[in-house]
Amino acid sequence: MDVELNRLFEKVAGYFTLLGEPTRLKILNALCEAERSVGEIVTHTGASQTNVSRHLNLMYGKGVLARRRAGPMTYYSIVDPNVVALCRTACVQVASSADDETVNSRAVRRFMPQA
Amino acid sequence: MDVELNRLFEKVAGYFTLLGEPTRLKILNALCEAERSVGEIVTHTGASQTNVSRHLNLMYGKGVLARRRAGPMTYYSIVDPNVVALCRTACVQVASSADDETVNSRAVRRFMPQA
DNA sequence: GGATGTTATGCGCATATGCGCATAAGCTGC
DNA sequence: GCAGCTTATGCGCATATGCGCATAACATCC
Repeated sequence: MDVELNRLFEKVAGYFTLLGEPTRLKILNALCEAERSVGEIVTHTGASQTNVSRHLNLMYGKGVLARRRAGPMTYYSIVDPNVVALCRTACVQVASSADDETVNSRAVRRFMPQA
Repeated sequence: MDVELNRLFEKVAGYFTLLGEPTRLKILNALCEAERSVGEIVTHTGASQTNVSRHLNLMYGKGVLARRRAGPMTYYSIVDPNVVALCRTACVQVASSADDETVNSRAVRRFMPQA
């Protein structure tokens, strides 16, 4: 197996792993409409401040999010809209592969709606 | 936060988690062209027989792969081609976001090529 | 400088997960 | 049935990771 190809597999896997976390998806969901502060994201997602801050930092480090400081608060926003598009695609695939009624169609519409 | 939406986040995250593993991507890469036996996949990926078998079983359980027994060997194949399409999309995004030359363009072409 | 509000982080814990070793399970031909 | 091939699995290990608690770091206003 090609070494370069192996590196690519690692990178793509890392990319998917980043998105393979409910809390991070919730955060992206909160950010897909607008830039938001940590506190706003905490309120919007229902996750703890510690946890949100850590996930934000992680995604920022991976280049998925941008960060802007304004006074005491930090505003985060999505750098690449393609990330959201990928999530929507995956959402549709999951919803379609769920033959039983485990996935609510109304929930699909609320999943990372257009900005 | 809506309960149904939460369930959807969990499901999508699980879907991404499934793809967030280099070995599993290698397996999908081996299967994106044709149905293959476990032994063929082992050779193709370079992973151990135990590990390959486990990952195959996992993806089969998640509905990503189909399984067919022919004599002593088991042939696996990809059920939903959309999975491969999603991997390709992610690959392109990763390659484009890699500003430095960490991703080889030749490797991108070898990444889950058309059947 | 002290109080307050906002965000980041050190620490520990519980769990999940990928992996290998050995072996079992299943099929086939003699 | 036995030998040989192919695949699946029980067991244990090492590591990764998500989380909470407490607290630090930083900014702002008095």
